[in-house]
Amino acid sequence: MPANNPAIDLDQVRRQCARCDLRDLCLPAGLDSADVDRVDQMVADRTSLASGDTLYHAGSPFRALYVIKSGSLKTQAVSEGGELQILGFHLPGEIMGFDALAGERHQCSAEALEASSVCRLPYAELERISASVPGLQRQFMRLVSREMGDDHDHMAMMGRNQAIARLALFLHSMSKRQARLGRSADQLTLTMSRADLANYLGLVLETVSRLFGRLQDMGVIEVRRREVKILDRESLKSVGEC
Amino acid sequence: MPANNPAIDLDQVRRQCARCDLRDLCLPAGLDSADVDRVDQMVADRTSLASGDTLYHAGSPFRALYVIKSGSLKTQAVSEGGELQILGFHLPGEIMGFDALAGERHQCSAEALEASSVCRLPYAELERISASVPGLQRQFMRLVSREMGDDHDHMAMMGRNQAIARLALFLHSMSKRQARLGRSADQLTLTMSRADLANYLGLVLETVSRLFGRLQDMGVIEVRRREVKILDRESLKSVGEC
DNA sequence: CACCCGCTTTGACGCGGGTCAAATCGCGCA
DNA sequence: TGCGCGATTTGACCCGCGTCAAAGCGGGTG
Repeated sequence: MPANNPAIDLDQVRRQCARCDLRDLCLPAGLDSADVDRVDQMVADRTSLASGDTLYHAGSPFRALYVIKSGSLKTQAVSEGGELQILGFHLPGEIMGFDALAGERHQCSAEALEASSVCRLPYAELERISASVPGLQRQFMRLVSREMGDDHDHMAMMGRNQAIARLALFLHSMSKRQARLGRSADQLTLTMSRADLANYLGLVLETVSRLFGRLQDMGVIEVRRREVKILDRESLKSVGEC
Repeated sequence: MPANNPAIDLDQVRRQCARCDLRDLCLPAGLDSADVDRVDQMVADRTSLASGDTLYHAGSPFRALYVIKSGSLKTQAVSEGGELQILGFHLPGEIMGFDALAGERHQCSAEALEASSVCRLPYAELERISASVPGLQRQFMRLVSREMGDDHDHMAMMGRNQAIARLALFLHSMSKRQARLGRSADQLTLTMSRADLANYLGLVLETVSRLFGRLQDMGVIEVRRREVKILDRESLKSVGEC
């Protein structure tokens, strides 16, 4: 174990990409080691957030994108009528803040659902470097495109009018995203409250709670508070199909 | 009026950006005239689509993005269970095909709702040119970010559980998008069927039909088939707030 | 250990919107 | 002009989910 030298620790913090577990999912994916170093130098800092901390607020000026290193966050927007809508739940390796690009200001707020850490990417730097590192440009686009794909999944889920189908689709999708991170696909730990989940699904929290119970009675899942075990993936998929 | 010379016509087709009505909304926005010419040369072709024609299919390999020049299109995806979900309706100046970037293949299909034309942008060219034209890169990001913002609006709408609020929000949003194009904000010509609209809103077509009637009875709009006139914007907004 | 408070579950009830059915409209085509 | 068929409207019925209310549960704090 190295001596507890702050200077060395700081240096480690600034050379993490090459050793980060997420390097194959994150911006450095597919880059050679020299380019990974350039990305590493671009990362302004790696911030820790406590549960409930806000990464950025809707309306605040846009300066940087963020890649989630650990933990999970939710994004939410307030409509003109004052209604809150949760837009998404975000896991490690995902990029956040992109919707702010069109208008110079963040369009939604991002809040940590648990202790989390993110890598901050000042956008001016990202633009500059990606002009000279073609692979970075491409990987960046991939991440953004994946965000868009996740949004489309969300819409498809909201389009199902059977409430239980929405919950099943949500669980299935979370399971896939967990697996993408190399975690167990069958044992989920939900980090959002029932109220958050209900809002995300376009339901009320009582309905979500009842549906968890019903899926459990059907033998499809096992629920204990925020721990969910998927017992029968095939049934889960078929419930998702209405 | 010039002689009907095909060679000159073809040349005009290839130098359209500078004279296009949409140049301030589209990729050339903010570029100087030399850079606009480079964008112009990048446009592979400008394709005409008849109503019902498909621009690209889900699953087909991704090669190009498209900017809508005139008309309107819908994008739709088929979920694992075979359920169709309409993801969006797209108007001139909007960019399409972006969600394909993550996986090399289109994730959804795009179909013309009326006679339409699009500018095809081979992605390889776009990548190459945007590395040397910083303003293009920035404007491209803006367009993509705007698409994402539209998706978020869609989700917020689907989250409202009152059906009439969804329809009101949809009409309001279409009105704003029409206005962005310099068209009348109060006189909408919907190009999608009631079935498409219902699917998009997460409702059934009978409900949509009834709600049009109800908004008309309330004096908020005037409907005649696909022609909608907004009579009372304030009421429309308040209905959208549930 | 006991209290408190937020989160979650469970129950009862009513209505909004889905489902099924049929009529009407209106455009395209002969 | 008349026919045919898809698109849209309208009606009747009823079930799923939202609403209101109250009880459990569990974790944090003094």
